[in-house]
Amino acid sequence: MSVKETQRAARWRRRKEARPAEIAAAALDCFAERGFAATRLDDVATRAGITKGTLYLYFRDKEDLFKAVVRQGLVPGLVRAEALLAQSDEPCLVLLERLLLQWVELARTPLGAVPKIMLTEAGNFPELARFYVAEVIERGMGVFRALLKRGVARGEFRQVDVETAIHCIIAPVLLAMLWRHSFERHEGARFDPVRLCRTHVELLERGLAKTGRGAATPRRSKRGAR
Amino acid sequence: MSVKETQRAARWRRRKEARPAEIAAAALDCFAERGFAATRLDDVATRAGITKGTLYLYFRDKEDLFKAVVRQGLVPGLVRAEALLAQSDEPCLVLLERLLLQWVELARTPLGAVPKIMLTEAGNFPELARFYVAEVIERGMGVFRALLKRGVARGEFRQVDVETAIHCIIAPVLLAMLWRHSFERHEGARFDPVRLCRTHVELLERGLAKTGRGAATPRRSKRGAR
Amino acid sequence: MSVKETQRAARWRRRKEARPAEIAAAALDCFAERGFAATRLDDVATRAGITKGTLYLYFRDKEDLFKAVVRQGLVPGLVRAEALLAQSDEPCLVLLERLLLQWVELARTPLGAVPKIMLTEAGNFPELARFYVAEVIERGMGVFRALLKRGVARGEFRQVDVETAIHCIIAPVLLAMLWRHSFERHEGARFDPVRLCRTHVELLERGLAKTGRGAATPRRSKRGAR
Amino acid sequence: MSVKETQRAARWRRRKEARPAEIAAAALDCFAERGFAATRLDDVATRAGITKGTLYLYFRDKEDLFKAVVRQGLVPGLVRAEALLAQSDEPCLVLLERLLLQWVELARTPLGAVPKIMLTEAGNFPELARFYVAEVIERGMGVFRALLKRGVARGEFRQVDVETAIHCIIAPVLLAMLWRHSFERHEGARFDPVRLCRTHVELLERGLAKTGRGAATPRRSKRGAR
DNA sequence: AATGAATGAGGATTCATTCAT
DNA sequence: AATGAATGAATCCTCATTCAT
Repeated sequence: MSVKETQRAARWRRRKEARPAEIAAAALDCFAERGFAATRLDDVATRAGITKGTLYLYFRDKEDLFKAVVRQGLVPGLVRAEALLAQSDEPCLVLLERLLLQWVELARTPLGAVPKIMLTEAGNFPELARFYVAEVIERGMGVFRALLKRGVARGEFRQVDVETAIHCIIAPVLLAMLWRHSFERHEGARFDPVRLCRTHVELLERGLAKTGRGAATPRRSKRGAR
Repeated sequence: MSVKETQRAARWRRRKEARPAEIAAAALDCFAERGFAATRLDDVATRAGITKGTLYLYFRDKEDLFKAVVRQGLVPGLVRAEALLAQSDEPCLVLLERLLLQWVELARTPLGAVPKIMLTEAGNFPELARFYVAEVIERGMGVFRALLKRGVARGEFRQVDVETAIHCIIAPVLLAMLWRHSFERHEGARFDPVRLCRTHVELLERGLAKTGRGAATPRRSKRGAR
Repeated sequence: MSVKETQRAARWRRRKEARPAEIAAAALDCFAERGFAATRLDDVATRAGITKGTLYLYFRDKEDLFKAVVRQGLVPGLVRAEALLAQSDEPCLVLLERLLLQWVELARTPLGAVPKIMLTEAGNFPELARFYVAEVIERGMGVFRALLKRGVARGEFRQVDVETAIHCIIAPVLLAMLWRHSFERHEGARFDPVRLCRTHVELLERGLAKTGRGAATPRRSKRGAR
Repeated sequence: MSVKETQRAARWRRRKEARPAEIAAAALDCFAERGFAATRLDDVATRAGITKGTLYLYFRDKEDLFKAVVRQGLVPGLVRAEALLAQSDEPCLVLLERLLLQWVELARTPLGAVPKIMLTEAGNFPELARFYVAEVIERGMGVFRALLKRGVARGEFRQVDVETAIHCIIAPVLLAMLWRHSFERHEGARFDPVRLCRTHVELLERGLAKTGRGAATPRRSKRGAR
C-alpha cells in the first residue's frame, strides 16, 4: 500500500468515524425546526450531504438517530457547569446568575430545542425519557441543588425547601428556551432571555435572601396555621 | 306541534347541542395522550362513540377541533381569573397565590396537556399558534400583567420590570404542567404542584416586596452602574 | 273538509307535483357549474330550498336526478325546431341560419351545459347515453338532415354527403356551447357565439352553394381520380 | 468507473428516464377511460406496473401527471404542425386538409380523449385549464390562424373574419374526437373521421374561395348593410 | 312529506424503510 | 461504503346514501 493510499484510507476512516456526528448535527437542526415526527429523513440526509439510504448505515431507524442527537447534544454543558461549581468560590448568588446566563445562551442555538423535543417525545420513547431524566435533568438539577445547599449552609440564603426551590429557579430559563423554539418563531411576543435572567435573579436575590425583618413577613405570620 | 313532538325535537336538539362538547372532551383525552399531530381522528371518533364522518358535521377539520378543545377547556378559566381580578380587592400577593393555585390545578387534568401540545406543535401549525397566542397566552399574561401593575401602583410591590417579571411568575406553574404531562407519566421524579406553588409564592413574596433595607440590597448596590 | 283545507291540500298537491321540476332545475344549475361528479347533492338540495334527505323522496339516486335534468331540459327546443322546419317555407339557408342562431342561444343558459355533461358522462351512464343519443342527438340531427335534403332537392344546395355534412354544420355551434361552459368561464379567449354563427353560415352559404364555375373547382378538378 | 459499472448505471438511468413516459402512457389510458377526477392513481400505478408511491417520485400530484400526459401526447403534434406550416409552400387549402387529416387521426388513439377530459375538468381544475389553454389551444389555434392569414394574404382565400373562421374550421374535427370518446364507445351512430374531414374541406374550399361571381353572393347582396 | 344526524367507503398524498445495484 | 428507486402502510377528509324521528 503506497503512502498516498494509506493517507487516503486514513482520511476515509476519519470520515467514516465523523459521519455519525455529522449526521446527528444535521438531524438536530431538523428536529429543532420541525420536531421529531415532522422531520423527514430525506431532509436530514440532504442537510448532512448524504442520501437517505446512507442514514441506515449508521442508525437503525429514526428513533435511534434521535437518541444519538440527544445523547450527543446535552452532556458537555452539564460537565462545564459541574466544573464551575466545583472550582469557583464566588458568592452563591453570583454563581447562580452565571449558571443561569450560561444556560440560557442555549436558547439561541439548535440545542435549545432539545428540551422541547424531549417534552414532546418522552411519551413515545420511555427508555429515552429515562435516560434523559437520569443523565440530563437529574444532573442539571443536581448542580442547582448543590448550589442552593451551599448557599444555605454558608448563610448566604435563607432556609428554603430546596427541592422545590430548584424548580422555581430553573423554570424561567426553561420557559425561555421552550418559548424561543415554539411560538417566538411565528409570533411576535418576543422577549429577551438575558433580560429575563437578570430580572429572575433580581427576584431570587430578595426571595432567597436571609431577612429578619423583610416587608414580607407580616402577611405570612398572619396566615398562621395554614 | 304536539307535546310528544316537542319532546322528541328537544331530545334531538339536546343531543345535537351536546355533541360538540362530547367530541371535544374525547379529543382532549386523545390530544393529551399523543399530541396533536399523532392523534388520529378515527380514535377521537371512537372514543366519542361516533364515526369519523360525524366529526366533520361539527368541526371543519382537525385544527378546528383543537381550537374547540382550547376554547372549551381553557377560556372559562381565563374568564374566571379575569373576573376574580376585577372583583376582588384582596392584597395583590394573596390574589397572586390564589390565581397560581387555581391554575396549577389544571396540571392534574388532561387540560394540563394543552400547553405542552401547543409548545410542541406551534412550529408545524402556525395558524393554531396564532390562535393560541391570541386567545390564551396574551390573555393569561394580561391577567398577571394587570395584577403586577396594580401591586406596584398600590405600593404592595416594588418597582419591577413588569413584562419580564410576568414570565418569572408563570414559569414554575407552566413547568409543573409540562412536567406532569411528559416525564412524570413515565418516570418517577414526581413533584407536588401545590407545594411548588407555595414555595414559589414565598419566593415572590420577598422578591416583589418593597424593602428599603432588605439583605439583598448591598450586593446590587455594589454592582453600581450596571 | 273545509274550503280552506281543500285549498291548502290543493296547494300541497301542486307543490308536491312541482317539486321534481324544481329540484331538477336546481340540479341543472349545479351540474352546469361543476359537472356531474363534482356536484354535491347537498348543494343541489340547498339551492332547491330543501334538504338532502328530501331529494331521495323524488329521485332514486344521483344518476336518476341527472336523467331527469336531461329529459326535462332538452326536448322542448327540439320540438320547436321540428315545428319551424315543418311550417316555414323560407329558403333553406335562411332556415339554417335561423335554426343555428336559435340553438346557439342555449350557450348563454345553463342548458347549454348539458351537452358538455353528456359528453363527459356518457361513459359512466351507458343507459343515459342511449337515451340521449336517441332522444336528443338523433332527433336534433334529424332536423338538419331534413333541411339539407330539402335544400338539395330544391336545388338550393349542391349535392353533398348529407350525413357527413350534418356534422360540419352543427360542429361550430356545439363547440360554442362546450367552450362557453368550460374554458371561457375561467380563461380569456372569449368569443361571440352569434358572430360565430354568422361567419359559419357565411362559409356554408358558399360551401353549400351550387356553383358550376366557382373559384374552387380548379383545384378539385386537378386532383382528379381521388 | 469500470465498464461494468457504467453499463449498470446506464441501465439504471435509462430505466429512470423511461419511467415518466411509461407512467404517462398508463395514465393516458386511464384518463381516457374514466376522465380525470374518476381515475384512481392506484389504477394508473397498477397499469404502469409500479405502486402508488412510485408515482410521486416522478410527478408532484395528479394534475402534474395530467400535464405530463398532455405535454407528452399533444405538444409533439403541435410542433410538427408548426414545422409543416413553416416549411411547406403548398397551396393553403392543401395544407389545411393535411393538417386536419393529421389531427383527426388522434381520434382513434387515447390521445383523442384529452380534449374531452379538459372540457370536463376545466371548471374544477382552473390551473389545468390555464395550462391547457396556453399550451395547446392557443398554440393549435395559432397554426390555423397563420394558415388562414397566409391564404388571405396570398389571395388564395377571400377576406374572412379570421378569428371566427378558425373556430368554424376546427370545430368538426374536435367534434369527431369528442364523439369518438363519448357516445361512440357505447352507442352506434358511428361516423368516419376521415370522411368528415374530406367533406369539411370540401365545404371550406368553396366557403373560403375567392369568388367574384359565386352562386352565393346574390342572397348576401340582397340583405345589404348587414 | 320532510328532516338532518349519522355513516363508512373511497382516494390522494406522505414518508420511513428496504434492497438491488 | 453509498446510492436512490421502489414500496406500501398510514391518515385526513369528502360525500352519496340511509334511517330514526
